Amino acid sequence: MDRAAMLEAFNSIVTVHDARSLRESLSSREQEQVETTVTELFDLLGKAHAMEILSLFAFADKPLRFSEIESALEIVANTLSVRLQEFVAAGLLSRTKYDEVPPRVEYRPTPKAEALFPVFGYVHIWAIEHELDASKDGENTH
Amino acid sequence: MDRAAMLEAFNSIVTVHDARSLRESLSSREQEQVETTVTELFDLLGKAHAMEILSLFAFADKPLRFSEIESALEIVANTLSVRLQEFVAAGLLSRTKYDEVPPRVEYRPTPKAEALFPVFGYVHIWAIEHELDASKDGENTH
DNA sequence: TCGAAACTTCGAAGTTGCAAGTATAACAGT
DNA sequence: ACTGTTATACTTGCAACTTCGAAGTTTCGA
Repeated sequence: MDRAAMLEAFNSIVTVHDARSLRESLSSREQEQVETTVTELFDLLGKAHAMEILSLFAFADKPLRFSEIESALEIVANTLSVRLQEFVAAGLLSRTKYDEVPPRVEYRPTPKAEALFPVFGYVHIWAIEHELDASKDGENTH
Repeated sequence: MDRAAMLEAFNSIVTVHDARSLRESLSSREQEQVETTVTELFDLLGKAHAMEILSLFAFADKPLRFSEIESALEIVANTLSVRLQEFVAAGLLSRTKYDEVPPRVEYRPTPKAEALFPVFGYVHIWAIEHELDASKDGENTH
């Protein structure tokens, strides 16, 4: 499957329209819950480096240590520390501490986080076809 | 197609593995470009309310005005103003100003932004199956 | 003069970055 | 035996940047 086929498949299967009609089939109580969850997720992912971190896990296929993440991405320790705590609190990462010297701590994505990974795969594929720039067609006046 | 089938289809078609092998088929120059674009996108989407705004466009299916976005989401005017300018500069939204009284400005997603919309659809579907909370299985020690 | 829309502007509050420090225990040198 | 170094996974303190909240600006027709 080449990239065009992949984008096409992705697009045809999970359109916003599908998502909307699926959401509308829920009770209003469930709809509220979904809205809340989406908002919370966006709040979490909307913080500095949050998506870079999850994306790293998505492509890593193995548990990662604090120092591995720190050196793979350009994040200072305090921010990384806070982000990891938030992910653990949200149930997206699990933290395992090994009582060795020097200490070793491993973070690994939970199934809940893994269910989000296709998003990161898709974003990479999107980036093969697109760029972000101060480009054409920005402003019009009528 | 029900929600389980949709999640399954999405997962099987755009796995991180697919994305990685596709990326590895590129020249190193192209790979760098992809990395840069992904980083820029994450920087953009990682700012306050950025994903809420794009998600609103994804589900709206029509151009949106400044005041519509402002009242649909809890964003103060100055932040919204900056976010919209950034999206226009990035080529994700186009801005059309109608010289009427009172003035009217419409923002509409470009094809480049529309190509990202499946992500927002998927996130909503994910949110039907998952919640974010201070839950179980956070911390272990060995 | 008022109203409506799409913004700015300003100062306070919150978040992130940068640099340095902490705890632990093994290990190397003198 | 004692001192100093190394390594990891963090904290801490402060400066710089971002976002919020509220108020102000512009335009022009009613």
